[in-house]
Amino acid sequence: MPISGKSGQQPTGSLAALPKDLWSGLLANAATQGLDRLQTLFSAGDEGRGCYVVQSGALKAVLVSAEGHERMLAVFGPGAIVGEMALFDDQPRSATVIAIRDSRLAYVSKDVFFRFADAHPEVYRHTLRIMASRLRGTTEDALAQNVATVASRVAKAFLQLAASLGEPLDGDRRRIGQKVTQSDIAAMAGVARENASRVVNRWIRNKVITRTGGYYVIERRMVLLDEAGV
Amino acid sequence: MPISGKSGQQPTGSLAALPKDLWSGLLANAATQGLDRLQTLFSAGDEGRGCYVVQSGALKAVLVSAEGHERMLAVFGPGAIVGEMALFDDQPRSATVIAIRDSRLAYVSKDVFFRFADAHPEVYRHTLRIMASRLRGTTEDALAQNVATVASRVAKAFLQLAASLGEPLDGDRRRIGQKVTQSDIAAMAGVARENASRVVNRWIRNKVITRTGGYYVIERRMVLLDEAGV
DNA sequence: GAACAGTTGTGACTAGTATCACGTTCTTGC
DNA sequence: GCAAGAACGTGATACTAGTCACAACTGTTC
Repeated sequence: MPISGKSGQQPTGSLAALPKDLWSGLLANAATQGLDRLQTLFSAGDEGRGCYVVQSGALKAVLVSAEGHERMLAVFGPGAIVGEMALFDDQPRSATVIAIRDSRLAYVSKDVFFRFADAHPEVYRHTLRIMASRLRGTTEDALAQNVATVASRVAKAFLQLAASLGEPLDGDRRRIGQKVTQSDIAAMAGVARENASRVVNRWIRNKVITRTGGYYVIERRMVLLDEAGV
Repeated sequence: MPISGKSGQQPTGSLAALPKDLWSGLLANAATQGLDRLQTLFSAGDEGRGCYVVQSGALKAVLVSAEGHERMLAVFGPGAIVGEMALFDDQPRSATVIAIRDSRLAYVSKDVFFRFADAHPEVYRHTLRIMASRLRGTTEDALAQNVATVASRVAKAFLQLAASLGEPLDGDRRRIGQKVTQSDIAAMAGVARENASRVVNRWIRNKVITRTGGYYVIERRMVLLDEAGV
């Protein structure tokens, strides 16, 4: 599991907090499934009766608005849990999830989850904790939306990428272990690609981030945190 | 419980879905507490070790940004559960909750909740369902923020008010059973009061909504749904 | 019913961001 | 290495929504 547990912020929806023994018990007999880059795991509107745990690779959750704008909601790295909301209500999938590199996932069905959780109530508590922290996150950026300048949203997108796909380097430098285009960043931040570009370049000029061959490195995380207005 | 269960959308965070017997078991020995209009139940940042169930009255959850802008997140009517996140993680309260009319609440402590839930795992499942639907809601309007025209956000605010505080009239007309100022609406929608005013007046002119003595009635819900872009 | 505070309506101005347009640089497959 | 397509950088423009200013209206109190 290359994703550091030290990052202040867990990747959205990570079940990493589940104690090892519970975790492995839950996945003991799980079927796994491979997915090639750009293949779709499921689409918004699909029926969903279970969730997935990312074992390797990376995926993104996206929503497409009526006008055809693609908004990226989250990136999932190894250890993240995907599509868990379908376990708890019977609503269709709320987003589309697509592999951004070849990936392998374990499948946990509703039945398996609840059978296991009924036997181990700690699982319920941990899951509730995870949902609560997610909810806290969305509440926070509900507020942030008001302050939402392009720079702060792009900064948030970078921090999120670093949390999901970041590989720590020396100091608190972090490399985003995945090619990411400015369109991707713009889609995560929910801003126009052109404006994301302007901000990114400003930061590159100021050495806040660097880019080599499509890979970004966050050089001065503090500045991003500051710009994000956290 | 004047709030109709027929509304398509449950008031945010309602525990109304809890089967009666469980519900009453959980509240059997709960202490209750009265709160006058404009009194604060708790403030963002407070320690919180339990949650409340609204028995009568109405409350609002608000966040105040650094610049002093007040953003209203939700309105709670009878049956709603408030501050439940504190049950699951140990973070401080994420919002401030204030009574908008004289209210009475039952208090459920962490201990009581977990003791009860361990004995009745259905409670866990229901709670997870509630959290999931909340999360779905916040995720949706995180996206909506992008498409966010003033009109769509104000329309959403009205629909939310109708869901939390609405009293059904004939047809699908709905009366918001509570005096609401345009500042309140603007705070819910996260827009400037002046701009909310312009939209509201357009709708009043088009008979989409009416206002008599501070009380709004939604006359043509379809139009609002449409404006909200749902 | 006069005075006052709170609320609402509306115009003028401004700031921030999406959009458009187009040239430049980088990647990739052959 | 070269050609074609993607991705990127940047200026000009248009539009949306926040802000300011102030008048009109409403309801409440003495």
